[in-house]
Amino acid sequence: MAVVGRLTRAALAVESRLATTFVRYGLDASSFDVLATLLRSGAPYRIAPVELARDAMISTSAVAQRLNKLEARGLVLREANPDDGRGTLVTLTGAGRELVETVLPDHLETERAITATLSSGEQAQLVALLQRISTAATS
Amino acid sequence: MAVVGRLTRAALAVESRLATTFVRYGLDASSFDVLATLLRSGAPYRIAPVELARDAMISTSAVAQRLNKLEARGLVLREANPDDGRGTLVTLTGAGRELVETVLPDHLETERAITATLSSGEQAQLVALLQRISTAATS
DNA sequence: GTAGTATACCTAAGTGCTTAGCGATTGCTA
DNA sequence: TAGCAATCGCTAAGCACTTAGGTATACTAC
Repeated sequence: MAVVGRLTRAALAVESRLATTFVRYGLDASSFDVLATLLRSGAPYRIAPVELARDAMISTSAVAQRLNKLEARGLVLREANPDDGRGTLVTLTGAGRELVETVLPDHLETERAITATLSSGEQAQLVALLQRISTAATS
Repeated sequence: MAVVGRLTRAALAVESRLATTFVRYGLDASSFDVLATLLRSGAPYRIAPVELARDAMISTSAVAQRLNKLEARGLVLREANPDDGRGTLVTLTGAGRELVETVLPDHLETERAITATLSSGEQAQLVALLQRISTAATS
């Protein structure tokens, strides 16, 4: 029965560690998440807010608030969606792209440092076990 | 590199599932955590707030706010600590004990249902892997 | 004993999420 | 094509945490 406790503790420890990288660049995990999602989408680095919400598994309202801050800092840009009058498109600005491209390698290295404790076989095993736990919890 | 993502997803899924039990009894995970900690401490079900904070890995300020709500509902009681003029002792009331003893079996059954997806060997394996990840993230 | 530091508990203010609900546009359907 | 439901994005309000800081008591060093 220690499984659930261990799981939440581990997730907390990992998130806390990852956060230390973000603060070094004046970011937090939430903001980085948005920027990284835009970067991953490739040129022209432009996504609808509703897509960001789905990707991050948060409400569209939370996305709007994240975007307010990122836009105020000039890291993203909101434009009307020409194909959907209701919609908006969020674009990574040059400054935003530059920032996320600076942070990303550092972030990935931190992830690598954490996961490198396990062999690749153990990592695969862990992922498989977590997947089964997720499924069991969701169903 | 899917390890970190999987980990946070799994933790989120489990927490979300556990929450459904608590809301059925008008509680949330935080409140239940306090009550369960008091119950685990055994008779006379009395703990200092600072101990609750350590146990839950949150600030003493968060504990104070949790206690405000629980005390208002008559589930716990705050008394001065006779052995330490600075301190307070939190006691589970009869109503609080009754509630947590009602919720607990349901909660444990939910945990069992989730973890039963894995054999006991797999559970041990998962716990060991999570422990190593935690250590790697913390160090 | 007294001064200075550490500890316990609290409130206040700030943060980022949630749900509720609004205005606007789109898309389905009769 | 007119009407209605669904969707998109936002603000407002509520919630639980955080940090900052205040008050009171305990401990430690001299």
